Amino acid sequence: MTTDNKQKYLITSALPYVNGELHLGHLIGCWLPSDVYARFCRACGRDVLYVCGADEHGTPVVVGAMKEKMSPFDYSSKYYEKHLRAVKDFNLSFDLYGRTHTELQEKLIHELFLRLDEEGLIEERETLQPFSVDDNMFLADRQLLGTCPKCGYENARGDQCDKCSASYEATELLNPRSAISGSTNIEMRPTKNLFFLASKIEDKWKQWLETHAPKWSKTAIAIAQGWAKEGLQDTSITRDLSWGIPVNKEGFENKVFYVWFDAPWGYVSISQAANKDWATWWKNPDAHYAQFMGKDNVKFHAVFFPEQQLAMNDNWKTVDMLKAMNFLNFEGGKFSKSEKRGVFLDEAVSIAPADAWRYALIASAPETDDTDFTFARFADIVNKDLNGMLGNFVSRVCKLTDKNFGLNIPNAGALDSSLTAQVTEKIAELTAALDACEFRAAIVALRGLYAIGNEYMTLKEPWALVKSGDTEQAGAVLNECFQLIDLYARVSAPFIPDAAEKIQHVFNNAHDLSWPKEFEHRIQNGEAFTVPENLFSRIDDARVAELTEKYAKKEDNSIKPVVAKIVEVKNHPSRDDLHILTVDDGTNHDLQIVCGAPNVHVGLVGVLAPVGCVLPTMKKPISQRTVAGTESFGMMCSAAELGQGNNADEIIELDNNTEIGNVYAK
RNA sequence: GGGUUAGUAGCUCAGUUGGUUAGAGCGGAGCGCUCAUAACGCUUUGGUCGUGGGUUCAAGUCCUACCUAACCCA
Repeated sequence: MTTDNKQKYLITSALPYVNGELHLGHLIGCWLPSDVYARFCRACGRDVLYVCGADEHGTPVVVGAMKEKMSPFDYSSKYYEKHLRAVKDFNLSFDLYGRTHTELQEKLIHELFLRLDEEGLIEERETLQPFSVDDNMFLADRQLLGTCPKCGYENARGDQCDKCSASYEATELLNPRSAISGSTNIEMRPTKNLFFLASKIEDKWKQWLETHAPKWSKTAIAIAQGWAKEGLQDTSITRDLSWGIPVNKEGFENKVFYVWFDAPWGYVSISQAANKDWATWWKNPDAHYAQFMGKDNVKFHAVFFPEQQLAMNDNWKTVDMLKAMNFLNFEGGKFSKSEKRGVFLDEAVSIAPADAWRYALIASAPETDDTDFTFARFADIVNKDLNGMLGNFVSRVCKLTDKNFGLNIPNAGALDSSLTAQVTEKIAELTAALDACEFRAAIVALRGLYAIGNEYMTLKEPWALVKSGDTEQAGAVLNECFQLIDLYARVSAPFIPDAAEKIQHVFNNAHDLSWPKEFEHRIQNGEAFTVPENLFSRIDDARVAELTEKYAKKEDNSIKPVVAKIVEVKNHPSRDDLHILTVDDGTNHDLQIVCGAPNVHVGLVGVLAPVGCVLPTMKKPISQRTVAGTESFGMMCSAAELGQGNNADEIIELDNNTEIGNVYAK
């Protein structure tokens, strides 16, 4: 309820993992929407506790730390510092951006574990785990590498092959080796782990889901209901690792809790560290709790976390609004630091101001499906909405007024009821969208408000009124425009806080940025104002091209036809119309190729389509295959096959001096 | 392999419980205005709604199979 000033709002943004650089996808995936929502709630006068932090535990941190020859804590701290910088750069208004490797967290997890144990929901079970003798440790799934039993990929993970996406048991993996030392001395050994008996509280959770899920976002509901159908599985909550929260149970001294057992509770321990009366949110059934996360995290927030909360019977506040975002792609592909594809948060603000990112990303938030970020679109949004509609409106109003009336607000005339009605309707739309956490819809309403100002100017033509001598009427129009500027500062603030502050200071006596319920006229006749610097600047086509070139350079990994020379021609043993060629493609490996063209001869320089090459005339890549009983590793191309002309019978003959091995470009 | 979600104008997306000529923004084209950051306003262009079946008086909207993409699970 927007009107309820005292209502407590708990807002959490999924804790980003400390392994790897953060990019625009992380920003729009949970940080930005949650921040806009938190700022909106505060502006409405709600009592907000808004936390996030770094998720520091888990095996990838151990593996990453070893690679960089650091302790897990130093490694984690390195990334935590990067997170903090990004939080500051993008004006994220967390009460605290904390971390999970803290004493508070450990104390909390220990208490919670004892509670679950008391409730009879913890059980000891023995399982077989891969053990690296040389590393003297058990290996988690990601720490075990080997050859995929299905496709032969050599860097397949312990439980799944990244290449063919097959999955299997760790025991099926061929040539298993440790990702840590590379040692192949791997054995399956029994180990004891503690299991959380989720199956015992399935009914309670299902009941809870029925009353809570209907308010969530669509993606979240679907995923949770999928789990409800399948039933809750008992899950192992301990791991044979040295990095994490140590298990406080006899016989488990060398183990830690599974990262997903402790991570969600990081919201609580960070709340405890935030210097607020945390329990008035977390133990308050009347509070409203909104969670923001990427779609890959839904299971943990809709199932894993609440089932623990419910199991404890300690009145924990469970999620009311679960907002799951889809993923952001970048110029047609995934973000990849190693391939230098994408904008990462350490350099984003050097490309454009935080507000530009905030607005443009929210405007194209991946709410219903994965969304592709492009600089062209980014520039369109910044140029049109921020620069053209908002920035330019403030500028034209201030300058026209200054020129004709000086630096004081002209007197108001009769209230323009049609304008007021229009504006109030849009405010209601915007407020409803934000309350429902529908961010694209919110931006649509927001830009609708910006549009009203410009339309009003064109309709009333205050410059023409001045020229015709009707200064009173011109002043009245401009007065309305200043009321709109004041409104724009308020409604824009959750989205673009820096610009909102600048707009706020157009008026020498800055007015507060509380959330408006209707079109209020707060600006008094004669109030002093200042003509501001331009609020935003354009991103022109040249800049878009430059940025695309720098950050979205497509690494073309496709296999292309190459220039190759026939070094040997043999007749096919069983087919008169075929020849078996030996072809030099410029590498040191001569290739055997079966060819049916009549014009083959030793010394011919032609075009080879290697295995994996996709010719313009074909849909599927050339495969390594057996032609009439003979292996063929590619194809010598005719002009027609390369999409050049009609000659499909003979293979292309190039000049004998053409350099072998080069990509055939034409 | 199983589950879920998505596939609608050049681009990004809306399309309520199936119901008259499928909507919006951007881009393109044209006009207007000149207060303003070559900005703003108005008009206009453009879609066999992934594919094939099916249900219905009526389907973008329901059912089914398939294709493509993503996520989760095995």
